[in-house]
Amino acid sequence: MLDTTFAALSDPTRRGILALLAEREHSVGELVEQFPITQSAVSRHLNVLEQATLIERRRDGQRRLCVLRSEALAEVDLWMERYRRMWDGKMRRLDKALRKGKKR
Amino acid sequence: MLDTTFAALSDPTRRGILALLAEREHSVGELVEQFPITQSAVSRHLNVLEQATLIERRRDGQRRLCVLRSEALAEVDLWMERYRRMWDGKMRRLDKALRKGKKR
DNA sequence: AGCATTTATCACCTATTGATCATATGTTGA
DNA sequence: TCAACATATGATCAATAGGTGATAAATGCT
Repeated sequence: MLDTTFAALSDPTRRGILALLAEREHSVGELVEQFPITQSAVSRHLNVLEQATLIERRRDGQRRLCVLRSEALAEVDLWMERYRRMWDGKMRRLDKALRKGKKR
Repeated sequence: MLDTTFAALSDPTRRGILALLAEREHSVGELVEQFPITQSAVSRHLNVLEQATLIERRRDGQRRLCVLRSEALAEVDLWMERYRRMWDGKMRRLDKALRKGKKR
């Protein structure tokens, strides 16, 4: 699953789509307007994102609305856990804070 | 840069290499032993990882040692920030803890 | 100097990706 | 039912990815 997720995230257009969907849901047409590629290409990108369970599409009349899903991103976050100790700062302090919080 | 990073992370062999390097540095030969592909293929994977600044290689006699670098992963972590609020629990509590900590 | 060891690179092959244009499918509303 | 709109899909293409075996290049050892 991480394979598909990372592959989906490796394209800047797809990350752009996710960024837009992070604000609010968009129809396919609205997304097409934001990128200098054809509707066809956008549709394929949406297929990739859906396949990676990074988005969901649902009908809304003749349009289809795209919504961000966070599970796959949460999985990436989990994968990164193992590496987090390698960069200092915020995360270290955060983890410390959490552990302290749990103890109480 | 994120393009390259995510693309590098999308391959399971490369993630496997990173996992090994997270424990300790390895020579190329040691890495080759761990995967069912040729030395040639591993060498290419290492090129990809190095290109993505996910690893560094340095000479050690006739061998070359591979070391994990965390900057690119930290960049991914930063990119994920925008999406973290979407899955509840740990992160939310952590952020709260941090904000409280800063206030004092 | 010459051979063994370790790693990188070359030439090659096949599969996948991201784009295009043209067309099909699904939905609304007159 | 039919025209218009919104989206998906098929055919095609060039570029890239990931694998292979053979060979080159760098270092160590005697």
